[in-house]
Amino acid sequence: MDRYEPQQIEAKWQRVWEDERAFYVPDPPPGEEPQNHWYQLEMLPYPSGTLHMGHVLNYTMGDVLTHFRRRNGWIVLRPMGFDSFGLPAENAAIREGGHPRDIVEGNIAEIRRQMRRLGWVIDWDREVSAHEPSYYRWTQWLFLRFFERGLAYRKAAPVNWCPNDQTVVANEYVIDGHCERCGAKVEARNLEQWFFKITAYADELLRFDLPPGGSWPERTMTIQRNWIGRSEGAEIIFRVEELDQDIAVFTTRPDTLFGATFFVLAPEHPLVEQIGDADVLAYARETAARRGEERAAEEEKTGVFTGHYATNPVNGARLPIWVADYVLMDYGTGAIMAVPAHDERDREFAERFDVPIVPVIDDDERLINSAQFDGLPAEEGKGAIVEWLREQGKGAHAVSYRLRDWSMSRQRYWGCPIPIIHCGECGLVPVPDDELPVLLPEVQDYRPKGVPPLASNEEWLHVPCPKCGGPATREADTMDTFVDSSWYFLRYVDADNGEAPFDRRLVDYWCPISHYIGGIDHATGHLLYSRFFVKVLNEIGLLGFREPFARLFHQGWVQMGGTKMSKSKGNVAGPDEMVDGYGADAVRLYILFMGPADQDMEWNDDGVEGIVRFVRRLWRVVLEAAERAPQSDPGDGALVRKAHQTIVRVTADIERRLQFHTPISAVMELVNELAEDTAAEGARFAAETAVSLLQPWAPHVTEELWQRLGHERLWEQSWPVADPALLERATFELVVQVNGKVRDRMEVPAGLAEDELVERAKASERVRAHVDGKKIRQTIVVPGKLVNLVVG
RNA sequence: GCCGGGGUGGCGAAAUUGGUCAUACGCGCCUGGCUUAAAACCAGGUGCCCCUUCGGGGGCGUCAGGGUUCGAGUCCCUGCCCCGGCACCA
Repeated sequence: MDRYEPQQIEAKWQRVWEDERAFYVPDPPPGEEPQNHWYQLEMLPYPSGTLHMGHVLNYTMGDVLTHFRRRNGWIVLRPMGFDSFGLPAENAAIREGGHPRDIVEGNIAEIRRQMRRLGWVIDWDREVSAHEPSYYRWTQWLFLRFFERGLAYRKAAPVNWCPNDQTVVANEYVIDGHCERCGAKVEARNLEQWFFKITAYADELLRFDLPPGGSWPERTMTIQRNWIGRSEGAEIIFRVEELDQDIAVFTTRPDTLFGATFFVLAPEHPLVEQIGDADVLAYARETAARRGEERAAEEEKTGVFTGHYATNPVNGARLPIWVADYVLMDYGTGAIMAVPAHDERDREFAERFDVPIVPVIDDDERLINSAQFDGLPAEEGKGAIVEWLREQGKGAHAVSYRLRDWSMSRQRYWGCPIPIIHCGECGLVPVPDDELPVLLPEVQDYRPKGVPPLASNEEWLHVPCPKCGGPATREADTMDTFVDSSWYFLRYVDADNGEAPFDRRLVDYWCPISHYIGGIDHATGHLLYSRFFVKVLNEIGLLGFREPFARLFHQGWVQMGGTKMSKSKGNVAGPDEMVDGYGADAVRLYILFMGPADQDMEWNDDGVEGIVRFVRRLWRVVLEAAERAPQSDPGDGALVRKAHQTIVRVTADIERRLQFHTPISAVMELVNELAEDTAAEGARFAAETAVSLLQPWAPHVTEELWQRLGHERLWEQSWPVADPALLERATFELVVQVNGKVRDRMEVPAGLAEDELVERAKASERVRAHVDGKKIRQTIVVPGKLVNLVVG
């Protein structure tokens, strides 16, 4: 018998699949659209390095599901691409020296090789990379559609500045006040930047109108909902008589309006400039500048009185106007009414600065000190006071969100150029569609300097205005790489289209994505941005759905030394040595066998020997059975029944429960049982079943064994189906309990009447030892399982 | 503080609607076989405690403490611990 030689077998079958183009998926011809299609996708890799075991987990899961679906009769699209623009790639290039394009393209070639070596099913005809002009041309084209609708706009606003990466960073990728990419502490800066108006979709993003059959982890929806942070309340107008001005505040507690005893402006509030004296202005400037700094939660609030007063619309009370650091300019209106009796922060401030505190809600949650509203339950009071304000023209019901618009321009080189021209006469002028793409210019020194590197290429920068022909300059910021990844899954469907980003018919056929796998770290970033994009593209008429991802699954982190593997942390284990040593099948099996796929795992290769042993045992036992067991009716012996049970377990675990490790255990059990006697009745059937069931996990060795069992093209065979008749047992093991404790077990025929079961139970000597001399108070019978005698 | 997810052998972990002495499968460990030897491979054993005439018998065990139930890893309550996310958002 041959030895198991994974390198040889794997190379052989990979060549066959490539030669046959076994996993390339044709698009449906117009008018003929089969129903059972499936779009399997995992988040695309950054080619800032090569693959590590985290990627191996992610893509192997997708691969198992792809094989499983295919063999269940589905047409499965499973493309791949590279998120090759942006900070990760550029920082890698700076680290390693060289041009980002060279680094990225070198890594892409290497990753493709790694992916082929692992035997993953990928339709390479649809590959896209964000940095290729054929792709980013359409990123720019889409940007212009957003711009036309006012959904991409420029404004000065407080933004997060990463001093290390020398660029603005989106809120979504500032973690604990630090840049998600490089870990540096971010600073607050007031800069003019490009934004996408994602806030216009806040309410819809809060709803998850998933396509039929869709499901998202509750956890992820909660994270997005918290991030969007919808608060319901009221906007209330306060009058500043001496300035003849109105200032609006947002509050979620209009019921406490009578308890407002002071009024606070954020340091950045425009009114501060008007009313502040020198001291106030100095305080405001200093505090605004300190914004980005990390502040301990227990740090004391600061503030300064402006000398002016605002009038409470509900009772005419004159409230001193303060400027304080605890009010944020970019939430609500940047001004608050302070109710120290019922707000912890206001109370802390009031106590520190000796401002009066007036309670307006009693222990019974009813309004007090609130004139005509006294006695109302607080909840009713909210509505009543808002209604009164509305009648007086002093306020209205309002909703506020924590979500901010998506800051998407970057002062960096390696990104998609923003197709806009700045003209002194005409303002912001879009580059005409037929002049796209605006190619990323070559620059001498692309490293970040705080000013956009693109601007250093003078020849590129200066262009005539497309509108008036006068002198103008190009926008020199580039796009956040998350713009690229907000629509890549649509481009896969129609990757070569030179006329449009994609064909609507094809996108509507394949999408929404049936099953998306990726890290939960993108819950408030990529996964939110992509939903926003799809909603906008739907409104433009480019596609016919409003949610991109039907089913979502998050794989756990593969960690090393307690932290997530990543190139920048240097704790990376790559698949290459493992594949060299054990073969791709063993690596695939091992990474999935390590534990539940949605749970974090600590990488170690201690247990890989066990998997290798298993694959070798499978090899030996199957070949033995192929030799010894006759090709005949498998019969209905124990081994055949075990095989049918295994079909049920593997199928249910992978299909319904998305468990990748327990099916491996199930097949191990079957192989162990087969190993006991490879000439037993049904041994050949058991061997074939084990090989067939394991194919999605270990496609090479199973294909080879399938061939040696005298068959062909396992990857195209339909998935095994269990015979219900062979799952039913003629007899079963009856468990007999006395007072809930198991006292005996006996093999009895299936289908006995309940009283017959009880009779047999009582006849047992071991049971009688615990029952005799006592009264049986109750008898519980679970048909097909057990009898429980309750004695007292 | 708020929200979410968890605590099962030495380790990774199983246990389809509460029902087969909980711990499948694998790792590790122990014993034996093969071998000059080692590795590899193969066979057997492996929760804790007590009793045993060596056939086996009994008790306790899923973070802790209560509860529901004939029966709880699974359901309910209280507490402890761990992991992740958010956090001056009015």
